[in-house]
Amino acid sequence: MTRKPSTNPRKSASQARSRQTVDALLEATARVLIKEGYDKTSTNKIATVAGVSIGSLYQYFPTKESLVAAVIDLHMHEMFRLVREALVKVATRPIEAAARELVSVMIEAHRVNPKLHRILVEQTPRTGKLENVEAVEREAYGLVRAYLETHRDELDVADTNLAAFVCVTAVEALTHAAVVRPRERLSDEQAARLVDDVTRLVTRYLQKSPVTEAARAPAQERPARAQPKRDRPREKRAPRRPRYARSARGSAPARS
Amino acid sequence: MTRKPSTNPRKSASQARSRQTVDALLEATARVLIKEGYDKTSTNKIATVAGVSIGSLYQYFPTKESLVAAVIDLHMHEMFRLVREALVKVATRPIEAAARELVSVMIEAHRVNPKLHRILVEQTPRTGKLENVEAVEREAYGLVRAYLETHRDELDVADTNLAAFVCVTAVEALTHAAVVRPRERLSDEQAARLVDDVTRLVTRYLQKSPVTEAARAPAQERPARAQPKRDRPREKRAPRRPRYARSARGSAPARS
DNA sequence: ACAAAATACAAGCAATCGCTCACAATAAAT
DNA sequence: ATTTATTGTGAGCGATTGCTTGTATTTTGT
Repeated sequence: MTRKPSTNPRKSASQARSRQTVDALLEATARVLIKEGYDKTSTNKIATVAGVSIGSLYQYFPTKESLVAAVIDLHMHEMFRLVREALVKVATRPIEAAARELVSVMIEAHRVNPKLHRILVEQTPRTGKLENVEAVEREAYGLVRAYLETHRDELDVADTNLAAFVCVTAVEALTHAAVVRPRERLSDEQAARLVDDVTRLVTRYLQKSPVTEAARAPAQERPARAQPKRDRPREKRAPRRPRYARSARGSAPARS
Repeated sequence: MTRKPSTNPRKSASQARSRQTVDALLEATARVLIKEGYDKTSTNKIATVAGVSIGSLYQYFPTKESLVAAVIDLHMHEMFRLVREALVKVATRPIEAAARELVSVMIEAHRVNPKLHRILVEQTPRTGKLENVEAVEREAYGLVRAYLETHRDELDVADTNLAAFVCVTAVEALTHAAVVRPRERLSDEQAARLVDDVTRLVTRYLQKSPVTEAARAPAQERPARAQPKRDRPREKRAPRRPRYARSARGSAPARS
């Protein structure tokens, strides 16, 4: 109501055709990002590709970053929808089946516009406002944690937080690397083998294993988790040298 | 000898003091990158921080990218040195011990200038010339694969390539996430628990396990791996919609 | 039909960027 | 001491960037 002097989403906008403009801008942003990369993506270029004038662009998006942020938001939600649905679906299934299904879905989710996903993920940090992304991540963690806690009897997890972190991070990294980064596009056969192995990875990690069982906590088995603080352990690892190293050779080969 | 009319790294340089200049430039580049992020890092700023004139900068580094590439090179080699040494050291040890040691070393390696590491990793792709990084990665893969093949009798890996991929990717992602990304700096206690769990993750993934053993390949057990092609499986997953989605709400919240 | 509000347009500004070039200062060679 | 590489300097060019502003066009309300 009161004036927002300059920046900010100029108008929340959307009366009739303005929606089309906004859509065109988002579409164009995604396309330019894919084609040019983040650096070379300029607001002018986006406006041109969208078939919209610069002025219109700034009517709805106060900054270039806000434009990218909106695309990230859209894309992440689209991906996460698949994952959430899958998570709900497998909530009552045993680990092996659940893991397999989730890994498959993760791959599928990464296959929705992999190029865009790559650029967004690799350049997300500078957009600052990755709050939305973090919120999505948090929700994912929550769901996985919930699953782990529900299935505690068939699992062997001391700390569901840590376990969720390990599982989510590992699966995300593996599917991302396999789908987005690969030298050649991965075939269906490769995908199948990947699903097998990642499933095995998380399943074995979580499952009770009579073999390794005893080797973990030497003398206690109460499920009580300790308070976060209390009892900071003894040794310091290394003196840590956070500074940058000296030593340096001459210049480097130029770009193409 | 003959004149280089204009651009290009003027000379590979290094007669006496020029080395100092180059070092100062690399140091400054790292510092500015950390402080400002890639985008806001300009050659002018680097030169100023290095206490060197712009002209001198361009005498040794033909482009901004070449400067960043050199820093990446340095940093990656520094990190990878630790990992390679560890890999050699544990070459003959059994998986559990080897895995534990390697995970610890990975964490330590990530603790060398985490901020720089984060920025470099997250912005590596645009620098184009990540050939060196890829070479380093390849060497890491090779060493891990070699380990897996040496220890095949105590392991259960059908495809050492895939197994190496899974292990390297998972461990890298987990240590990276834990060291570089965490909300709060991770305590020594947390680090210890992380080492435990990541060790468990890869160990169980690789080990023979009487429990799960039969559940994998239904009716065959020859270690023969199939030819890459041949026998593309039956079903297609989804029609795939690689394009960007329509649907879009209005604008997004601005930055702070 | 007409005024007001919403939406679209594009010329162009101020700032910044990567980078060049003509030259000065230093070190090595003679 | 004089020549000759090598190394260091910084004003400033040309291009581009994100963004503003003033105006034109369309839609809506009456």
